[in-house]
Amino acid sequence: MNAAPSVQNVFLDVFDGAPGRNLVAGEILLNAGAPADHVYNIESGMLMVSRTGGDGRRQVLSFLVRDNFVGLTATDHFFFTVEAVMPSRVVGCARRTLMDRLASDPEAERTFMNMLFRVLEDAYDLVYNLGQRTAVERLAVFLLYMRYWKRVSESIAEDCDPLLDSVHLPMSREDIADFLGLKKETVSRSFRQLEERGLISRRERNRIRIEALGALRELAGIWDFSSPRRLSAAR
Amino acid sequence: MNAAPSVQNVFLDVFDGAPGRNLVAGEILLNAGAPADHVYNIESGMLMVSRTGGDGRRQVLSFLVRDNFVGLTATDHFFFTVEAVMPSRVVGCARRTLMDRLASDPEAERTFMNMLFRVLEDAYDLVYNLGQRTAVERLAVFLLYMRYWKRVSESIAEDCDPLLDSVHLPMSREDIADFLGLKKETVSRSFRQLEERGLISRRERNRIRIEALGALRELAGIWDFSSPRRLSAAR
DNA sequence: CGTAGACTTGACGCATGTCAAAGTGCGTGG
DNA sequence: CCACGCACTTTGACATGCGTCAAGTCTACG
Repeated sequence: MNAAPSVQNVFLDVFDGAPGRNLVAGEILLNAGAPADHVYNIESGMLMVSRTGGDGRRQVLSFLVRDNFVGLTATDHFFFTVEAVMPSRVVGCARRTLMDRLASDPEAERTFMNMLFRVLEDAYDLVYNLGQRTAVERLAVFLLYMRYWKRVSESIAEDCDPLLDSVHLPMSREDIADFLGLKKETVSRSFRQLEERGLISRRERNRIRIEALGALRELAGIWDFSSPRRLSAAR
Repeated sequence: MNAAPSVQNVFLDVFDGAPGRNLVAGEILLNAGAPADHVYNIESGMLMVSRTGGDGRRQVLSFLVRDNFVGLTATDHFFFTVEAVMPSRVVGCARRTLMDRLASDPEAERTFMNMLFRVLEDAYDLVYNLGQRTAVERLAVFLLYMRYWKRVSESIAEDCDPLLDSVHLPMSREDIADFLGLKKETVSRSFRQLEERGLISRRERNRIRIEALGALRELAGIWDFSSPRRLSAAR
C-alpha cells in the first residue's frame, strides 16, 4: 500500500564503502525537520515512516523492508520521521553522491524515477484504503500487504507458497492503528473479527497465520499487489 | 493536498503544436485501464482524478488546475480516471515525446522529478487528512487548499489578498465527499458547521466566502501550503 | 515470582453513515 | 415570461461503527 520500491542493482554501488548503522527497535534514524543530507538503504529489519501533527496526532505513511530506499524528498529538510520497528541495519550515503550519480547516469535516473512512481502509487493505495474502507477491510489489506513484502524480501517465487501463510508483525498495535487511521482498540477488535470469521489465527502476539487467503483477498478487494491491474482497480 | 505541480516553462514546449481539446463539465479525459500513451497539460478549468473500486466505492485522488500535468504514471495503463468538473481545455502530447525530451535534457528531467516529488508530498498530505482529521477539519483543509490553488493559478502575490476570500467550488458535494472520505450529507453538515462558527459564509451553491482566515487555518492546522514547513508538520 | 508495558475486552458515547423528505436553483418548453 | 420538472443540496430522524475510558489479561524481563 505504501512502500518504497526495492533499490535496483543499478543503485547499490552508491552505498559501496558507506558506513553501516545498526538500529535497535524504536530507534530513530532521522527526524522531521532535520536537513535532508543523507539517503539510506535498508539491509535488514523494518523501518516506519511517519508524520506527526502539532497536536500530537500521528500518521504512519509506510513500513519499509530490505532494499527499500529511505529519505526520498526534494525539499532540503525531511518532512517525516523514520524509526526502526525492530532491530535493523541500514547503509547511508550523502544525498549529493546519489544526485551526482543520477545526473551522470541516465539509466540510473530512469530507474530512480520508476521507484518514485511506485512510491506514489503506493501512497494512492493508502489514500483509497483510508478514505473508502472499513476497519476490518483496512486490516485485511494491511495483512496482505505484509504478506506481500515478506514474499518480496525473501524472494519467494510462488504466490501461494505455504511459507507465506505465517506473517510476522514486528510493529506495535498502535503503529498499525496510526497507519490505518484507527485506534489500537479498534485494531484489536478487527483482529478478533478476522479470527472469528476463520480468516486468520493467532498464537503469538506478533505473528498471525492466514487461514483463508482467498476469503481475505475477497474481503480486502485485492488479488495482487504487484500486477499492473492494481489495488482497487475495477474487477 | 494532492495536486500535480505546475508545469514549468522547461516543459511547455513539448506541447507546442499539439492539438488542444475542450472538455465540458463531467466529460472524461481518460479512463482507468486505458493505455497510457498520452500526457496532458491543463490550460483552463479544473479536472478531477479518481479511482473506483470493484464494488463502486470511489476515491478522488486530486483536483487539478491550470498548468497542472495530467497522466503521470510509470505503468503502461492508467490506474485512475480523469474527468472535467467544469468546462476545461487541455493540450496533449504523446508520452513518447515527453520521455524523449526528458532523456535528452537533464534539466528537464530534474524539473520533472521535482514535480513528482511534489505530487508525492501532496498525496501524503491527503493521507494525513484522511487518517487523522475529523469531518469539519477535512473540509477546512479542503477550502484552504482551493484558496491556495486560486492564488497559484491566478498568480496572486499577497497571501492575504481579499480576492482570495471568495472561493469557487466547481465540483459537486459528492465529489468533495469522495475526496475527503465522507458522504455528501456529512459534507453538507460540515459546511453548515463552518458557517455557524462564523468561519465562512455562503450565498451561491458553488462559492463560499472565507470570513475568518486565521480561525480556519487554526482549525485545519495549516498555515501555508507552499512553505517548506508543510501541512501537519509540528508547530 | 513480581512488576511494567503491551494487548484485549467491555460498557458506553459520539461522529458519521443511512434513509427519507423537503428545499433550491436551473434549464426547458409552453 | 412563467411554470414545470429534474438534479442537486440541505435537513431531519435514526442507526451504527468506531472512539473513549476503564478494567482486566498476558507476556517479557528483571
